[in-house]
Amino acid sequence: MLSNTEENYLKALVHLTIEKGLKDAGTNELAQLLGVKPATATDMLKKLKTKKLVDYKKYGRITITSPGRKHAIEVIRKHRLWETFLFEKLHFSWDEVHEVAEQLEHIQSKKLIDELDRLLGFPSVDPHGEPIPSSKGELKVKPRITLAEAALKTTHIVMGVNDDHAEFLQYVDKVGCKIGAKIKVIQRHAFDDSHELEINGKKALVTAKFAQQIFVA
Amino acid sequence: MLSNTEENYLKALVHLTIEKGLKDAGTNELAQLLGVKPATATDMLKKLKTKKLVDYKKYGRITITSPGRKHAIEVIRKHRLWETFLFEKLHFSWDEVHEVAEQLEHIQSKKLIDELDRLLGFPSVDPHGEPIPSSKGELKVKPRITLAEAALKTTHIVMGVNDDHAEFLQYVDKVGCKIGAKIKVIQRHAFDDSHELEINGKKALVTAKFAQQIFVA
DNA sequence: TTAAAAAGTTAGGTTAGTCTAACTTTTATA
DNA sequence: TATAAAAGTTAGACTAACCTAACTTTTTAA
Ligand SMILES: [Mn+2]
Ligand SMILES: [Mn+2]
Ligand SMILES: [Mn+2]
Ligand SMILES: [Mn+2]
Repeated sequence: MLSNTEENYLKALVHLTIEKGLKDAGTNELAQLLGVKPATATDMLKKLKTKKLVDYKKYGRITITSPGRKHAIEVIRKHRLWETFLFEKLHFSWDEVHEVAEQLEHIQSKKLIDELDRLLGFPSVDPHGEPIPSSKGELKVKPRITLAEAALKTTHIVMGVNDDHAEFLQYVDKVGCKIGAKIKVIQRHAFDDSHELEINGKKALVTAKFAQQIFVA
Repeated sequence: MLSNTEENYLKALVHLTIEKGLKDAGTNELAQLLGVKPATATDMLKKLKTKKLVDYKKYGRITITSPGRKHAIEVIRKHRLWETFLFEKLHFSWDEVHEVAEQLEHIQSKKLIDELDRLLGFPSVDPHGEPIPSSKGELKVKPRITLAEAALKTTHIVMGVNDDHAEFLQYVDKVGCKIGAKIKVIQRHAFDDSHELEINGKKALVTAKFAQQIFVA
């Protein structure tokens, strides 16, 4: 049985590697994502190594092992199913679900998760458009196009976002950039990398940083 | 913000006092209910005292303060709402709900609990017949008659049980003593205090220890 | 090709929650 | 009412997860 903390480290490693198409991660970026100091991450990495959940050597890069990945994906599955439950059944908005799901993802009960999946009708994506791993532990990682790299003057559909923070999501709402919205990049300004958009017919101007967090198809 | 452990101590104190109609509790019984050693409970009691959640002096009896009671009742409310959710919406049996609710009761989100209450139709009792505290923090403690003290040869209705453990509940199921069942004590044997019962027309023999855990009306 | 910057580790310390073993206080009972 | 039993506390130790400060290794780039 892994502690909540150990689960959070494994989950962060999957976010930093598999979900980005990369094969390894560094101590500092891991620590930053978890909101701890690098020294703390080093300690935990030693522990996860003795448990054979990561591959790692001193001053080297971190890779997750197959058992480590399996466990992390189960936690991600729980997180995204809970987010979907909160959104679909309990009237939560998409910017409220993440914080509570961070707690719920650590509840230990196979039956609970299987039944939740059934209650929700076996959903494939969460309220942010992120794929929900299957009960067999399969996580789809389709290469995704962000608004920052989308072709100009072509209509795209908003498929998801790459940031779970409430503040960001509220801003996305305000811009009108909901999942399913029709979106077109009218122009990119070389001067400051800002993007002129048309969303469901309305004009909007956003930064490159914003555009990089929106997935489209 | 209280830790899960602190919440568990406060909840245990309410179970040992208010729910039994008693005004104070002892260190040893508290420790036993929580599955820790008395020395551990002493340490925690000192901490809860500095936080003004219990009243307590060395070698004396423990009482819970008003803020302590309020917090404990919120946790009990969450526990019983989650048990009801698992039972009503997720196909859990009454002997499976407690273990998972022990984890879920510590999730911090007012909205989550209010919405869960609504989803369930504002239930007043959990799957074991225990009262669910109201959102205002009111916990009904109606004096309850156990099967061990019920009048002979009179039909009663099973209202609840006083033990959440799976093993006990499975035994209760086997005896056929579900909530709502019609039950009659045919005879008590002075020799070993065993009880001859008639449950929904069927005969059964149970011990005094068993009879003390069944609430009837 | 070396020095500075970045990345990562170690040593030593803290807090929460637990334990055992030895001790003290209170209560029960002979 | 003295003593034994029960109840409760203290001291010292351990683990998990965190920190800061100082150190080492690796990478970058002048
Ligand atoms: Mn999330
Ligand atoms: Mn999500
Ligand atoms: Mn319970
Ligand atoms: Mn219950």
